[in-house]
Amino acid sequence: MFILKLMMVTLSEENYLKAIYHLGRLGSLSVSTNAIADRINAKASSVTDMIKKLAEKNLVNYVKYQGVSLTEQGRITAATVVRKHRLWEVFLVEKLNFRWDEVHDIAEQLEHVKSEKLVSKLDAYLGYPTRDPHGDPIPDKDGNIKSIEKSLLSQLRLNDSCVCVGLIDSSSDFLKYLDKNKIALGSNIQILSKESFDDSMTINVDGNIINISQQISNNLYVKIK
Amino acid sequence: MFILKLMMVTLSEENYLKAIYHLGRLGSLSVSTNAIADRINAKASSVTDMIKKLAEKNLVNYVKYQGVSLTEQGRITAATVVRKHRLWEVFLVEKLNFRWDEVHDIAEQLEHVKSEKLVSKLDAYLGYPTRDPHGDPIPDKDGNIKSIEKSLLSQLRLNDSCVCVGLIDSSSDFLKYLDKNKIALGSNIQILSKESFDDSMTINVDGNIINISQQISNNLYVKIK
DNA sequence: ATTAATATTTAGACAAAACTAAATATTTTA
DNA sequence: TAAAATATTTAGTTTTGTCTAAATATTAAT
Ligand SMILES: [Mn+2]
Ligand SMILES: [Mn+2]
Ligand SMILES: [Mn+2]
Ligand SMILES: [Mn+2]
Repeated sequence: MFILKLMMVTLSEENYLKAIYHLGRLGSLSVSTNAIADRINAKASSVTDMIKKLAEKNLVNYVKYQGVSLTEQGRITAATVVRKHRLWEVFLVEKLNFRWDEVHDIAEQLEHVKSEKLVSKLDAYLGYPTRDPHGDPIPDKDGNIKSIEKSLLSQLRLNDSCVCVGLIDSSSDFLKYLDKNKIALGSNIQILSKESFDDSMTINVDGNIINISQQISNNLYVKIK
Repeated sequence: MFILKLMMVTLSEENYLKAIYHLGRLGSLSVSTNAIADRINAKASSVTDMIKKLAEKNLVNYVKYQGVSLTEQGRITAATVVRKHRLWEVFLVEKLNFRWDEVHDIAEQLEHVKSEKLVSKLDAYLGYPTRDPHGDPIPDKDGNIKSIEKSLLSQLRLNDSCVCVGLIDSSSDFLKYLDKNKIALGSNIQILSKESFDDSMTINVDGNIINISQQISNNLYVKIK
């Protein structure tokens, strides 16, 4: 008979796994100690300590001085936390009428609540959403995400038409900027002019003509029509 | 100008305050070290340590060897945690369709999520409930509860009629027993016979005739009609 | 190819929250 | 009222997660 030793993952360990998950998603397979430290607001030495513990638990692959990557088990654990984070964000916005710039910090707490049944009931209650309020994909039960085709708004050409589908930066400041300029997920955008000097552009967003800097267009994911 | 130093209360501290709150509510004003230790599944020495810390923070009144009681600040902090616990239990039962015997452990986690706005929005979303799924009162924003008049079913006399309004024991086992016997909050109950030997009684619950032991009638709060 | 700069790890310390074992105080019982 | 029993506190450890400072390794620059 098998003894199923189910591993306890602490809140802190979950946060490290999540950081490695997000960093690995953008950059290379191997994530650096400093990158984790920056993201998690900890010192590099603390990161090294934690990485060793995670390696001991077979949640990460770790070679001294060579960075760290998630094992399959670590990837699933991290994705499950991300799944919970994003489901709770949907709940907060859709059901409790929070604004999209208010939900992240609360979701950072809710994502650590442990109950598989809670997650699956919440998922059902929300109608099995696939995207969170910021356009980020919600991993499924097995930790898999289905990515959609998208480009950065800054990459489009004059007169191209597109729909806003996601953001790179989801900081409160950026979200408030978007609110102020009436740019939201689902907004229809057409590029009316591009300034080659500073790469700013004039766009038509759902009928409103506005000018946006390159920092903005570099942080908006769109789907070309 | 005033410097408002807002106190950070840890998860562990919240649990101790809650234990003292519940114990003080039933028994005397002063709660014993051992009673807390029992309730919280810790050793008495750990309780002493924590009590000292809480006294330092002005959350409890503590005199060595004489037990502990909540200060006004401690009472409000504890009541706020209880409020959150019970609101989340309502959410889990009313919105996510959990059974009343499944929600306690999840609420034990959710009660520690820190966000005043979340609590007030959740409260509104649930329609400002005053009782949780087990009939326990939900403290308001200021930590006050309005108690209703109620008696123990075991205290009633032959032929008395009443409505079930609450429970003393909310353990999963007891809740499942009640489910099996179709006893729920709001059930109409009439006492058909009482056995003086063992204090068991035959009752009519919403049309079903059943026999219950004294342990059961001692754990059911009712409102006499 | 050295040196300088940067990144990472090690060593040692600390705070929080728990524990065990021993000491002390309070309460009960005879 | 003096033991005996019980309750509470103290002293000393442990684990987890963090930190600073110092040592070491890697990478970049001359
Ligand atoms: Mn978020
Ligand atoms: Mn998000
Ligand atoms: Mn409960
Ligand atoms: Mn309850």
